[in-house]
Amino acid sequence: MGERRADRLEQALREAGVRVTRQRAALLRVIADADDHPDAAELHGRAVTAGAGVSLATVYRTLTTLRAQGVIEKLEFQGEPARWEAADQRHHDHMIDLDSGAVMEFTDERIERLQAEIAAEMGYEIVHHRLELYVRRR
Amino acid sequence: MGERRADRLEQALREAGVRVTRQRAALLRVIADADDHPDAAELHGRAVTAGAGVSLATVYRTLTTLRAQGVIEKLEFQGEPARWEAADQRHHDHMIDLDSGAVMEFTDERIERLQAEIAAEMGYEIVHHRLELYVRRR
DNA sequence: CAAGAGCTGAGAACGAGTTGCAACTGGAAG
DNA sequence: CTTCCAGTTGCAACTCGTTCTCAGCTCTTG
Repeated sequence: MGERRADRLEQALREAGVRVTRQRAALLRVIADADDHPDAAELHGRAVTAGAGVSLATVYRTLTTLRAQGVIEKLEFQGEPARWEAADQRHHDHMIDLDSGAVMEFTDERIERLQAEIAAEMGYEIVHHRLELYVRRR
Repeated sequence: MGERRADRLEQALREAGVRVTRQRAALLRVIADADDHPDAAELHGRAVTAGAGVSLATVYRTLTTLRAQGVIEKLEFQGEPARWEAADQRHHDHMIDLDSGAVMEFTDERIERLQAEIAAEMGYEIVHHRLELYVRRR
């Protein structure tokens, strides 16, 4: 599945001087294969199931490392444990279905533009933002 | 200062069948007086300084109760402990200065409208949303 | 003013995430 | 290929914000 992608990520890490260990490679694979938004425990479970011996502590350490490398992104929704997603995609915001827990992605250029405008008016520039819509089917 | 406001809130609670105890009254006062966004420990500190004997556990319990009554709102910014604000104000979003930690408020009708539009397009209605701009002075 | 539903304080428990430390590797240098 | 060691790992202990347990209060209502 996401082997190509994982290989690419490994390469990027090596070039950044980050050691690609058995555990890190396993996690890269799991993350590249995920099309949802798993939390640390879930990622750990998947890696272990895939036959990789990894401890949860290492999963956390690795996630921190990968984030510092800009390879993955951390999502912190209200109350729940943090979730993660590969970062090599277009920017997008999230919509959370309160009933099913499903997380959907969306973007809207107009909103992006308005945000920048508002910040600029107050003398700031946006470093990063977070927009989450908690919704219910109708 | 915020005595009028606190009295109004007390009244609302009583009417909702919630007992207004010494501790709760003290917290209502502290919250009505706050013009910033304090976390539980900070609120506890202020209440104690104001001469009220309150335990931290009760602060948490009371915050939960007040929130259920719609009297206050919980803000969960990235990583930090939750912060609280009185809810009897117009809706607004937040802008966080990454350098000073200052939290500013803003609203933009256009953004609100776009959000509703986007949700509607996907067959959802917004129950609640969260928009935070993490910014830096320029 | 008796009674019990509702509150409270103190501390133990919890859950996600982090850290200290001794035992291990990647992978660069020889 | 080996050697070597800074970078990693596993485990257990720890942190920190928050919640829970439970015995003892305290409001209200009858």
